[in-house]
Amino acid sequence: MMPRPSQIDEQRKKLLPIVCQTFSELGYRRTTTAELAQRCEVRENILYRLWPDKKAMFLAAIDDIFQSRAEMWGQILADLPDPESRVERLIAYEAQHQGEFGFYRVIFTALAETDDDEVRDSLSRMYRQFHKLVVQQITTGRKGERNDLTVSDAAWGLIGLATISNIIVELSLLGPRQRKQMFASVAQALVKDAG
Amino acid sequence: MMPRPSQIDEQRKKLLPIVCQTFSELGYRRTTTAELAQRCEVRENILYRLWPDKKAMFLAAIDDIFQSRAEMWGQILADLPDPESRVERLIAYEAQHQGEFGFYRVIFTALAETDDDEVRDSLSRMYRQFHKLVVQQITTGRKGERNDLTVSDAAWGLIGLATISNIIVELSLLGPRQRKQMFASVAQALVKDAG
DNA sequence: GAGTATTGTGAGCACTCACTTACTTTAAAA
DNA sequence: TTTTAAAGTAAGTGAGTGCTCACAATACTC
Repeated sequence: MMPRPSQIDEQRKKLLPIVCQTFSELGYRRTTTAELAQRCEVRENILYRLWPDKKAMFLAAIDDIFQSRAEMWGQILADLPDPESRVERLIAYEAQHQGEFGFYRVIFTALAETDDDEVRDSLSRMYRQFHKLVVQQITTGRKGERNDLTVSDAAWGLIGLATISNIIVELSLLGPRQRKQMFASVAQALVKDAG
Repeated sequence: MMPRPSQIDEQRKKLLPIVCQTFSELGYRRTTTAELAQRCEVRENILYRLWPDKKAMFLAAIDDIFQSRAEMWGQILADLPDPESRVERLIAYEAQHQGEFGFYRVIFTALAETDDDEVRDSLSRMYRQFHKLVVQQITTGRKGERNDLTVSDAAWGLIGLATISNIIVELSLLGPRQRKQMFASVAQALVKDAG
């Protein structure tokens, strides 16, 4: 009675990285469904069997990109039992790998698209989680307490720093060396002052 | 012999604010030339007599928006002879008026469009000037010198802060009160540490 | 008033692109 | 082998959109 079982989930999983990569490279508008299909080596309407519309593909990509980044952080910190050096390690890593995965290109694209509530919500959720992670890392890597600048505020500051740092890369406003230097010293200042 | 003189320059000047407003509200892609024409209360092809293409309209808007903001700063600082309070005044102003003029929406839109060299250059020019202004303001409002964080780096930090602050507004990540608080304390920390 | 270039009108071209439809082929289950 | 739905193909639809064109009206100069 039952014919062949659906492999939709498997295929979704298989194609998602390609979809992510494409959106990261081209942004939302310039990523056409035709382009997507070509890169995935399927026909357009097959994509439409996996996701209801282009926006759903984009949302899936946003979620996946955030997941990957969170996992990346996990891996980086996995082999560091000492909580002291964690923040420094993350700062070093981010300073080094800024703008590599098109993370912020997707964010900028999404922000330019912000009037769509679903996109807005997805992005909002992502930033909140992101902020939470940063706060955790700052908090665990700390001993002496200070005042004035809360950890939460400092975390937003760091996220802002990461954002402008990506813009700096996109626009070649600073050379790589200067940018890393800038990132490190501003990040240090924020982390040091927080408490 | 000579027929009526051209008023192209005047009309460009007259319509530019409307063009700016539209791009700020809708971003680049969703701003259609039809929409632009409608808001300007002219026909599309008249816009095309004022600017060669849509991109030129966008570039004109970017420039004008930056000009306005620079002028705004000038006015705010004009009646403050005391250089000490200038940075604080600017911080207070920015914390208050964040996200009002669609400044950053235009930037995000433009960034999503970054593969276009002209847009890239225009944006790049704008950021450099912006950064220069911030550095000037930090420098003039300072007496005692400190180390570690250069004024230039701190200025990038402030611009990053302004950026994430706009994102926070767009996504309602914080309430207005919290956001202003956050902005003020991070900005203070950066300015205090710089030198 | 004559001549001229500007300003305004309205239609529409050429093209892109998200999404669909009608159909054939395939393969798993019974 | 037969049945049944999934997987794949190819073509197309319709809405949007940047941009143009042919032409009429206007108002300035001489």
